[in-house]
Amino acid sequence: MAGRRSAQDALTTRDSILRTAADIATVDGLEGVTIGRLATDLGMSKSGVIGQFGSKEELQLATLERLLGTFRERVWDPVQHLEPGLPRLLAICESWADYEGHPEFEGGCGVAQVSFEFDGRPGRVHDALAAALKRWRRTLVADITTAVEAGDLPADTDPQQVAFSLDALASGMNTARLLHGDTDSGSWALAAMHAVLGIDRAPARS
Amino acid sequence: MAGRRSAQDALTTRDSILRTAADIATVDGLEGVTIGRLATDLGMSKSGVIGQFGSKEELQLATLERLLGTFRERVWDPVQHLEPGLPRLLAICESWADYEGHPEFEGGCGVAQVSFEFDGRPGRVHDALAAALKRWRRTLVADITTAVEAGDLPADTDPQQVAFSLDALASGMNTARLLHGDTDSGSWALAAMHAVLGIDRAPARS
DNA sequence: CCTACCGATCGGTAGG
DNA sequence: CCTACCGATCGGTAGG
Repeated sequence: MAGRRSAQDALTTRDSILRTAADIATVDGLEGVTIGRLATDLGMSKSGVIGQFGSKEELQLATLERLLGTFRERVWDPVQHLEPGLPRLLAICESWADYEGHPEFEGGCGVAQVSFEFDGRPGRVHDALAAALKRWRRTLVADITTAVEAGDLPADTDPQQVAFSLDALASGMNTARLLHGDTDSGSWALAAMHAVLGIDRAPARS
Repeated sequence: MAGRRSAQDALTTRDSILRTAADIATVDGLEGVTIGRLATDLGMSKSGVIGQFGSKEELQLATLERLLGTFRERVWDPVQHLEPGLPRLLAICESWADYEGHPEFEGGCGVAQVSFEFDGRPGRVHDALAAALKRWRRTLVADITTAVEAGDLPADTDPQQVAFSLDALASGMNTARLLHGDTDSGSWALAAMHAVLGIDRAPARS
């Protein structure tokens, strides 16, 4: 059983490492993902863990990719096919709020977690994160702009300002849930998103 | 010069340690505040650093108190005397946005940073943080409720929802500035705060 | 507040 | 992917 494994096995190993790493990162951050801890949790040797990636930084980058992939699967993929503009934008808000409210990982959305961890640090993790978030913001700005042009949002809407606000409100759900125990943060964030979009609240269902 | 110092000197030393610790924490988090790093930065011995606090956890708690104190000085103290309700609430939004836009520390607001770092972890730092943020949220909810009762905010306002939203928008400025290079995040956040309060935007000054 | 030290853990390598 | 290591750093203590 010992010794080198096939490329297929290596892929499975890599995947299980990254799944564990992602889980750890959402609670303790990407710096909390230590090689020794992964080895212990997975019943592997340290060299077996790091050998898959080469260095801690590569491991962090791969873990970040994993977190970004999960975000995309849960928030973007389900609504991507919808009509650009307000329809898709509203669907994004819903899937986003739903994701943060029912997170895949223990510590919530890893992207929000890592954003705060690496926003002020130099290095490749920071750069990869910034690039991914810039792409996401461009996506938001595009749909907001389309919605304004279609007359579905107020003409004086500032797309950058709205995109920033949606992002901030989504990120805040993490902390609200874990620090205040707020179970309603999903609907709170969604309501606030509608407010910054300049859309009337849905009628009360009581 | 060597040997024990007076109680006064010890206070000065403690203060300089905490100032450096607070600066580090806003960039690298409270876990990045290591005893060895503080000793090097301050030209002290490790035992000289930790001797002031007893343990890393006490050092983290003291650093958190420092960050909370700065937040209070910059956001709450300048507006505390104002009339409770909408007047003070709007002033809070402005000092809050101004603080996050012109932060005292390199990495921005330490409270937001530590919130994300410790929201999912157990321990005394988490508990102290949660207690302080709950107090802050109660302050916000009180002024929101007063404003609603005075008829200055819509009658169907949900104070908890609005308090959550203000918090999220303020926290988001950190990441926007450091990750996207947004220099307008202060005015963006303020505009979004007004939106979630259900207040019309100020007329454009162009 | 210093020197000198402790065991534990960090990221990482050699060699198989 | 393992064993066996490496130097560096971690939090912390003894003793002055």
